Amino acid sequence: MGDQGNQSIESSTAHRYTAELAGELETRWQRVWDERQSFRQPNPGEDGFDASRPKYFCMDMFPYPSGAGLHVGHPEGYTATDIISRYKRMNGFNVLHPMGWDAFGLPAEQYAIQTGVHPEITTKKAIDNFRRQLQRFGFSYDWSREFGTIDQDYYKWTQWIFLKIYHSWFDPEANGGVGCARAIDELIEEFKGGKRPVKLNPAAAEYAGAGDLPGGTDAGTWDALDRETKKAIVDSYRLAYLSQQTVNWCPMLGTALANEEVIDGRSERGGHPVLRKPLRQWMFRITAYADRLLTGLADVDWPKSTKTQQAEWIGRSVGAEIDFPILEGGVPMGEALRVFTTRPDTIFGATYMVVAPEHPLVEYALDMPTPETDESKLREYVQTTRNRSDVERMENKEKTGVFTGLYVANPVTNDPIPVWTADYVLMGYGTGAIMAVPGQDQRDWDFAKAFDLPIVRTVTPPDDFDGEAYTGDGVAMNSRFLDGLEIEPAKRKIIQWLGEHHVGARKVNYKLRDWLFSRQRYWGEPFPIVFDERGDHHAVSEQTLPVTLPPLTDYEPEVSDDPQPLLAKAIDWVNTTAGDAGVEGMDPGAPVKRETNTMPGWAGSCWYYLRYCDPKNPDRLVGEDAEAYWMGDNGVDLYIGGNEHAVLHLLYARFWHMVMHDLGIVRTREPFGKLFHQGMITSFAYQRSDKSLVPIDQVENRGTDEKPEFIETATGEAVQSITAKMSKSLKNVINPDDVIAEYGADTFRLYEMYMGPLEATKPWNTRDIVGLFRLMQRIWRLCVDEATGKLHFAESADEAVEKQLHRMIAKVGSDIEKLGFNTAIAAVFEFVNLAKSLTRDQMDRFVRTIAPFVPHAAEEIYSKLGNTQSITHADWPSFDEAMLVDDEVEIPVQVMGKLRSKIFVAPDADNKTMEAAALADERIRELIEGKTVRKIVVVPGRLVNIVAN
RNA sequence: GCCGGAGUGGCGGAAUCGGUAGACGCGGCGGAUUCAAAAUCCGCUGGGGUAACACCCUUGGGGGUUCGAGUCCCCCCUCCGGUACCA
Repeated sequence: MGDQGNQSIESSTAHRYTAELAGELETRWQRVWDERQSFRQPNPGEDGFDASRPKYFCMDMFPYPSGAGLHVGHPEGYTATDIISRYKRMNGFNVLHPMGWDAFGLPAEQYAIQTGVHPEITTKKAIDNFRRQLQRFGFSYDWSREFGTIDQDYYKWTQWIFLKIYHSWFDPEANGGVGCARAIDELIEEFKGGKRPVKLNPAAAEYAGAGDLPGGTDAGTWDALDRETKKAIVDSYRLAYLSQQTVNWCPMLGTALANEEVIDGRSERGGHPVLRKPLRQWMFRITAYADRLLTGLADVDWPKSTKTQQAEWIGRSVGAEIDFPILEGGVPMGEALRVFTTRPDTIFGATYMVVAPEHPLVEYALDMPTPETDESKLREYVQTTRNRSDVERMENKEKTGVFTGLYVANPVTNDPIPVWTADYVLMGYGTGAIMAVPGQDQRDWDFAKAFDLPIVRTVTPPDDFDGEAYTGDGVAMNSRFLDGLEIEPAKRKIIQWLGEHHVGARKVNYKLRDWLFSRQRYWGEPFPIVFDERGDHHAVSEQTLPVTLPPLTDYEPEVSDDPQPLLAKAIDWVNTTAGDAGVEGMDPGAPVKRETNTMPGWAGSCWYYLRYCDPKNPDRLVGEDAEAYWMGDNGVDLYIGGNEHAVLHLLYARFWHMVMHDLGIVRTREPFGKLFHQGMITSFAYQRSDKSLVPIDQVENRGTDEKPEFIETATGEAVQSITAKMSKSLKNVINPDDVIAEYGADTFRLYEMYMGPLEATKPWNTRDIVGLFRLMQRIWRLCVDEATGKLHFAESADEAVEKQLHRMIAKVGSDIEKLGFNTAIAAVFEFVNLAKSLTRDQMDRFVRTIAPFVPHAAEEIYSKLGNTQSITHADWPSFDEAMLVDDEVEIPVQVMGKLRSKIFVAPDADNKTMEAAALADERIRELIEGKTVRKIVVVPGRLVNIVAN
């Protein structure tokens, strides 16, 4: 001891677990795993595939590889899936754990506009950087399955699926009334053979509310029809169709956006204003699947909130469609105004009608004005509302509207009802027309008050009701044959009446609209579609795929009110021939123009899970055996990603999957059996009293850690510490590379998993990381002699340590299954707190237990133990149930429900023994002295409560 | 407004079924080691109260059910997420 100089002190810690040591061993093992292809998972039929093992398909939502690189939010979910994947491998599963890149999209293109560098170059660079960063975490991805949505042999199949959808229609009668997708050729055969009445698809959204009401008009015999009519009819059935319609046009982004991409009248990306503008666009008839998308939610293990969000987005509501005959000079002129209502029982209170400004009846009123029509006022109103952006609509909810001069007859009373137009009625929902019942609807009430229209109550409000419109329960009044009925029976009775008089019927309506699928940007999948000289669309043949994206010289979108898609600039590419484009059934020399729209970013993410199953397959989007094996009965076994995709991506992917299911391409009904959302990682920031935020480098703490006083340096004002999203402007962004450099990847992984429940939003607290680094040091020291770097062992197994080891193995295993990683790590802490040294055998089990969390350190110790195989495929340690039970347990004793003492009994002690022990306790005897014991509650192995007073 | 979720020490959080509230970590305090510091290790740490016990209070607030409530029921408050004239 005495001669221990500085030198020997240094050498006594030469093999301490430091950031340098962590960095060295982590990168070393990452190289080894890469060389040995430790995480490669063969497919059925390939060498090394073990068919006796069960499968586990564990998947992350793949990232958009932005130029900024990984942020700390990415590795949160990725660490979770990595732990699960490693745990499952150790439990004998074949694990499919892939990673890829969602690489088409706006940011790379915006960057290309600024710099002129092709998006493909910047995107590939960003991918390389992402891959490097992810590999530094030691994630056990099977990198041999990696692909990006921009790869030609991937988007070839994205285009292929588009064609499948394009060549399909939805038969609502098929599949026992559930409805399913069928080939469009079968539809044409049925038309030809007279098996199906030839008419426009009654469910086609692009015809709803148009002048000629669909549904009714029979077009006659197929062969007698001209080419245009045939085409219009077939297109009205296609699941992918072109539609001239009002879209959300974002001039700054130079593209149309889906409803879901518009938030409060601004673009989700960038927050630019969005206008409504008519454009010809590709649409998916997702509304045909509304019911199946809704009912399918019952079959998947998803967070309740996500199911609710999807259900509300689909927005099923049951009501009735009712025809109100249009009057001309007070008599019906033969046509009717059709409305949808959820409250047909209130029809006697319909004092006016409202149609959307885009409704054809408004056009009709302008063409055929009545003496009461104020033409100029009406025309002006339609113009203003059309140009009114969504932002303005949001800001001003005052009711506006104009009387059209038209009247319809109430089909129940024959009374004339004035028809108004107002922008509070939306063309996109129902029929774009309503019967207004101000007595029972607050919006109608507000409108009626604003324009002095009559109000009739048809449901009796309670005596103490002093509100305006009454929407609650009650019996019908002022409603002739409905009077006295509660709402539900009244609805049934009126629907029956309407049916009998052929003026209405029960109808289910959905909020869900068809999916706007084209964008006017460059960096996306081209459509496999060309147009002939007449403007008719033709599919490119499957053999010609992929239709590759042509290079452009500039990517600048034109800021224009009459925008052309960027691809229109690729003139040589656009103008081709049917033969070169690969269109079958056309004269090969016929000139055609390619579709210049591109697909939206969602396209590639709609089916990537399938490609992971068989990423290199040149003949099929996924081989049948691979799909059958990996997708199994319930699809992806665990899918982890942010809840910002609760509706968009997850709904679209389900829709594609359902179509592919119907067409026999995939087996499962749903793509993602179990879904989980990791929470957001926030950061600390400071807030002034006016709620504005202050960057963290402009604030200092002039108090203590325990009683902090945060002061804005520049002003001396007190500011409050809050949690906020990480953002460059607040300077509170944490860079994962820095954290790994300071502590190593294992510590980083532990910290993110220990912060709190995976699903919770949690603040990043730099101060807390050191606790997990200390855990790594203690784990290391428990196994490795810091002076020599060699393992050191206990000579014999300590009984308490052995017991705790069994407990830890049991707890960590069950917590991983529950995704309870924070409590699993707490169990590791408890073990390390107790264990001072381990036998060789204990150490072996210990490192196998922590391997899913800290794979590098575990692998290092495991190899020092003499194992030549990677810990990746080691067995998960077993535990003995008997070791989880104590010889003696501490039992709280309560008197009147308050804890008063503790006794020690055998864990399986019976009630009598426990009761006796409790009553024998000195403290308890004192407390119940002189009182009457009314009752003694004994919970075996748990507690004793004595009721005495 | 409507629909989800949450509110527990100075902080992050734990608490399978209604059964010892605060596991575990951070921070703090005390100690060991050191010439000293960092690092590391050990102990204490919800609040009040006491010399120490005892005891009292405590899971956003108020009521209730129960032998017993962080957990179940009713009402209210706050925060986060989603959605928004959807007839």
